[in-house]
Parts: sequence; C-alpha cells; structure tokens
Amino acid sequence: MRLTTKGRYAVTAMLDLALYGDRGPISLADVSSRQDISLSYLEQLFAKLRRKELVSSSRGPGGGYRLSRPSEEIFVADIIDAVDERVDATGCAGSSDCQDGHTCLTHNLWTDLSDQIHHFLSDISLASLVERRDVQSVSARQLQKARNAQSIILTAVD
Amino acid sequence: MRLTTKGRYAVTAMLDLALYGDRGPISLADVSSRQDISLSYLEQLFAKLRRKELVSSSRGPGGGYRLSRPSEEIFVADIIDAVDERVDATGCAGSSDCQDGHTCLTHNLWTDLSDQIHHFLSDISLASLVERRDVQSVSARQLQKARNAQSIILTAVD
DNA sequence: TATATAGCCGAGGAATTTAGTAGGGTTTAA
DNA sequence: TTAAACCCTACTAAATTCCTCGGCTATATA
Repeated sequence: MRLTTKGRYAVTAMLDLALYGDRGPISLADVSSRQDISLSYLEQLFAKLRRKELVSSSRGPGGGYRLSRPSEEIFVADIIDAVDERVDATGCAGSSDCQDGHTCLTHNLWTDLSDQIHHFLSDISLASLVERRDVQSVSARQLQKARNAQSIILTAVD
Repeated sequence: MRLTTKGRYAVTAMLDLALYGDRGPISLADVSSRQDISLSYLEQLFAKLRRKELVSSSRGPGGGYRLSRPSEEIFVADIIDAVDERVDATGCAGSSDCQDGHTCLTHNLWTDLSDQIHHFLSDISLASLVERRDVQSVSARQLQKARNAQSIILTAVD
C-alpha cells in the first residue's frame, strides 16, 4: 500500500461519481472539469478502476461511468489498490528474498504496517465520504460554479 | 505522510542502531554491510535524521551514530517524517488552495487520513520492534553471518 | 444512415522522486 | 601523522507521476 497523489486523484474522481452519478452515468469530461483533473489522465485511472470492476461504463452519447456497486460497498482501500498496481518494485514487500535470499530486518514489520493501514482504509466507504460536512460544502460550491457557467452560456445565446 | 521504500530504509537503519548500538556508536559502514544499503545513501538519510535530532554522531575513528534518545522514545512515524521531507509537492495537502483558490473535494479527507496513519505509526517504538520475534531471528542470522566472515578473515591470517 | 458523443487504447514526454555514485572535504582517536 | 569516520555537494540512471496527442470504436439521436 502506497499513498500518493495518484490515489487521491482516483478517490476524488470516484467520489465525484458517488456525488453526482445518481441520475445516470457521468462522463469523464464532466469529472475533469469539476475536479480539475486532466481528461486523459482520468481515462488511464478509470481503465484500471474498470478492470477492477469498481466502475462500469457505457459508450456513446449520454454515456459515461457509474459505480458498479452501491457507494456503501466501495471503500477507499479498494480504489487505491486499483490504481496503485502494487508491482512490488524494489526489494522487499513481495517475495521475501530482500537480503541475500532471506527476508530483511523490517520485512514483516512493513507487511504488517501495510495490512493495518489497508484495514483502516477499508473501513471508509464512498457513502461515508458523501456524508462528510466538508465534502458537502465543497460539492455545493462546485454545483454553484457549474450553474454560473451555464447561465453565462445561456446569456451568450440570447 | 507518504509510505515508500525510502522510509523503510530509514527505519531499517535506525532499527540496526537500536539492535547493535548498545555498546558505543555504530559506523554507517557497519549498517551498510549488515543491511545491504549503499553507504552514500545512508549518509544522506542520516543527515536528515541528525537534523531532526533522532541520532547524534561522533567523528573520527571509533565514531559513528547512536540514537539520541532511548529506543522506547523513538517512533516509526518520527523516522518516516524525518526522511520524507513532506514538501507538499503537487496541489493539495498543504495550503488548501488546490482548486481555484479553494480546497478540493478530498482535501480534508486526505489530511484526516494522514493524521490517522501518522497516529498509528506514532505508537510503534524502535524498542517494540526490537522485541519482535521475526526481527530477532533476522538479527541472529545477521550476527552469525558476521561471525562467519570474521572467522574467514582470521583463518586467512594464519 | 450520418453524425456527434463518449469510451478505449497506445506511444511518448516533461517533471519529479528514488536510489545511488563520485569526489572531495573535516574531525579526531590512536 | 595517519586512517577512520562523519560531512557535504553535485551529479546520474531509473522509475514513477502526470499529462498530451492522435487515432479508434461503440452508440444514441437527428
């Protein structure tokens, strides 16, 4: 388990689906503009989220992504695991042969640590995030901003 | 709070001091050969650990590093914080102006998360690591290996 | 059926971080 | 005086992150 901004992007995007996806699928273009994340980068993240079956997609106009399970059943740990790809790059973590064929000093310590953090993040569901006061107030601001943009467009049409 | 292999190196090295430093300072050369970490890289890590006053150094022959507090009072979180430099690189984390002057959706979520993980790692002392069975068995293997190397040298002298 | 909307996919690239090298110093015990 | 050790700066290869570009495919709707 690694904690980087990549994971945060993924969690933010998934939270966007949980917040706004109750009436049909959400396009990544919408997520991109609301959350200020580059569209292509989102596409890459969602390819992984889709492979891990956290979201499902529908193509064509009006299409987009939706959560493949109720938000109560999707946890922050699932999302971070999906995008982080735990390839076990250097040394320890995976195969226990970190130091000349044996485990290194902190091998088990680190796997324990990972397990516990994982367990901790496994208790936080998207649904519980949606109910947070701070998330709701940021969401309200984003909606207001979108309405303003929309009214500017309508005014320009006149 | 970031969790990378860099932090693991630092924790491993500090644990080495806790295990073997009870009779005077330990040279980084010793840590390097016991834990298979490059000497120069250790120097860089220990420069940070020293600045954060987790270790103190003595120069000259017979010198080295020692823990600047009892191992009961040094926690994994201290060590990771010391080497990770939390510069708050991209976007969120620090100054709350992640999205056009406001906080982004998951800003508070992420700081909360960091706080909790930090709190969790703040409960694990070097002393408690030294008492772990798996740490003791790896340590025993390392000591045995060192004795073998020593006896090879002595044999060669004959 | 044509068209626009969206997902899908792969190549590549700049910026940053990681892990390490190189090469000098300075201090100090013996 | 010498050698062991810390100290410091600069550099580098590799990996990772974040992002761009360009094209392809599926599909709702006009």
